Amino acid sequence: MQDKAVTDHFQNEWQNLMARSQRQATKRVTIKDIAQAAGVSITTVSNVLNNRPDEMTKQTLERILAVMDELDYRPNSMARGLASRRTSTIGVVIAEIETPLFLQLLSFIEPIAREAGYNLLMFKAHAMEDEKQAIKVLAAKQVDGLIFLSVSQYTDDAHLDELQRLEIPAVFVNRAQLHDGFDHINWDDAGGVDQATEHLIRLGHQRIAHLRGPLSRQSGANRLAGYRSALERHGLPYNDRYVRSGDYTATPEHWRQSTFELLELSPRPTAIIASDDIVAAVAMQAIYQAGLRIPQDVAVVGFDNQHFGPYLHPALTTVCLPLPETGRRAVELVLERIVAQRTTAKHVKLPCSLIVRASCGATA
Amino acid sequence: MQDKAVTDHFQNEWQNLMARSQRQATKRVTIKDIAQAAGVSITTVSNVLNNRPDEMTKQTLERILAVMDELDYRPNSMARGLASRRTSTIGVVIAEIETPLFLQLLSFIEPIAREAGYNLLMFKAHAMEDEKQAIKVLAAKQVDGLIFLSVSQYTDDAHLDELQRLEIPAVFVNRAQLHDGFDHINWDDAGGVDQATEHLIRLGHQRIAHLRGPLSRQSGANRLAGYRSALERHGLPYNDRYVRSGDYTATPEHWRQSTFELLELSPRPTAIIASDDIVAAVAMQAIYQAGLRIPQDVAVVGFDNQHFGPYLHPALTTVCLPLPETGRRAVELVLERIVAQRTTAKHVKLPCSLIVRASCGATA
DNA sequence: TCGCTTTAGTAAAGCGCTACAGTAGATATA
DNA sequence: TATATCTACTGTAGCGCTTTACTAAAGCGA
Repeated sequence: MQDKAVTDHFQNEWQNLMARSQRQATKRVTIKDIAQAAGVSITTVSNVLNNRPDEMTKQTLERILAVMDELDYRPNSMARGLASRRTSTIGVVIAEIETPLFLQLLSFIEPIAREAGYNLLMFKAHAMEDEKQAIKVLAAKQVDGLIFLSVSQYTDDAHLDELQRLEIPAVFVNRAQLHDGFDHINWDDAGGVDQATEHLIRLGHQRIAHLRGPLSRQSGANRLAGYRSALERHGLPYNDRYVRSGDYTATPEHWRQSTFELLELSPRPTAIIASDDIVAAVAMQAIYQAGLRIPQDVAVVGFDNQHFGPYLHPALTTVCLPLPETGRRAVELVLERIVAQRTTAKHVKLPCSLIVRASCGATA
Repeated sequence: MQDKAVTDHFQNEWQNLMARSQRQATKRVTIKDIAQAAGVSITTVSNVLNNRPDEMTKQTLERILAVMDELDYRPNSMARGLASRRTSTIGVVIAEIETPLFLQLLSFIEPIAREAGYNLLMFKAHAMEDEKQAIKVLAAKQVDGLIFLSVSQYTDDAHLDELQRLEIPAVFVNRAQLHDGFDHINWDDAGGVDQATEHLIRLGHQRIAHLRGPLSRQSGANRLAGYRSALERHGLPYNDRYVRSGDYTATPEHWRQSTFELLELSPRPTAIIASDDIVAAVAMQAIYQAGLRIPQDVAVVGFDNQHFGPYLHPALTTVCLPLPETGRRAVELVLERIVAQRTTAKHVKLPCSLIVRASCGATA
């Protein structure tokens, strides 16, 4: 019995020792250690952390930097965040969509944000409910700002008041409704399709069809508008028969069928502008199935410039969204709010560009 | 002079008032406020925050919850992180690659992590240097764990010692080199291509070509191995002439040329297995350019199951990586380390599956 | 020399939590 | 009845920083 107790005692002792040494091993070096080692106060060290070199002599600065380097010091951002109420973190709320577009955009945003010293906290939202949750979670994480990448089909945005109340700067990318007080970046879809349509007209096409998305979505309505504006400008009639639509639940089969319908019209359209690259690819499948050639019989243009475009047969002419620029501007806008304390809302509209490949017949 | 002073005085007074009221307005409600309002100590409130309801009576719990709800309390995760040394944040380091594969994977990881109460801090790394930086930054952000999504071509992984030293759990997805002490998830590329090859053999193909990736990459070597193993098992000869390669700098033009070379062989191969879907798409372009039909003259199989596969003409048969499962397992592995304190390394190999569409000729 | 400003710092009060050591009172145990 | 154990808490140190207020010493013109 006694032996057992003794054994236990030593075992505990030993465990304590281990625990202590482990804690020692993993003990992080803090600002205090740096201050001590450099022979200055922690305030001075804090000043170098916060990039205020004119608060001290050059020697002091260099000594502190050297000590930091030597001790491999990493400031604890939790502590910084707690004390300063700034976290150098931006939340990105991404709507779940079929196309990898927004994820791609995310990959453009990250390096730009990082360069400015910010990190990205990601949140995938596929409904308004999720967006509400996103705000809640990301606010609790004390993000300095938010970027929303959305498919713009929410009607009730009451949950955004929360943002205003919490004074979290937010920028909305591709959101249909504009929200007072928030920054917005939208794409000139209409201009993009206008360019594409004009390009086809210049190539001699007179009967241009359009596979359009739902009008309830900004993109659907705007792309149709661009199609019409180009026709109009060039004195071509807008013909309902040449326009087929599908909503966001439309299956490939639906688009295939729509394309068949277009191809059976007489006179047959000589070109099809699809609402996006996937629809364009399906249309191409249908055109081949109908025994026709691309672009000789029917030219095809897509939208989104997805990465598979060049590898379709023939390579797809498409409208390109300015994703890198969008990412850059999104970060800029939110940082202007955070750092430069801008309070007036900005609305940025970015142009799309036409990427000409073989499917429109311009390059043989 | 006196008037000026008085004016100044009042102006200051007023500014102070404003400042105070503004601070009041934006003042966050803290655990202290909740404790006060509920008539308990902050420890008790902390206990409900940390999900320890058996430390108090049901009434107390409910009262606290009610007060929290009423005051719209949100715990400050910076403070929690500082005090507990846990942040409920996982860092995800994504290698930049051409395909949207890893970004897609990210979108699977996020909801699973969130469900477990974790958020994702994203970092895009395109080189070893960046990975080092990622570890530095994410460690400073005090992430509880790390997930690496990589293209597995690093030779010097010395910077990973850092992770070990900092005791940050990490799981590597698709990394060629295994690192002692870390968890790994790899895909059975070989098995996937083996299945695809076997499928073609079953369909009657005797001369199956392979457009392979670089052997320096795990995927290149493994996919080739799968191709060979299936041939061997079915008693078909492995023929060098039917295998063309390209490294990771290979252009579409290179693959197009390689496909032409394969098509000019006699006897001509009746099927081509491409190293990925993009290469498959290029091969399809080349087959059409050569005036041949798919799949009647040449069957084609891809790899990756990218989202455009169904929309190629004909729809592409391809090998599918288990992305959702990969995401789930990655989160699981890292949480086992964080929460369940697992210390032994695990290595998970996940199977690929064959997705049969029209391009292999199985479905007419 | 005096009085003022500037320079180069320091000291300490938090930020909002967690974690751990207590404790009062009720209940069970010998 | 005395003691141990349990329940339902409380009090507070401290996590690693930032920030505000303060100061000693040097510089400087008159």
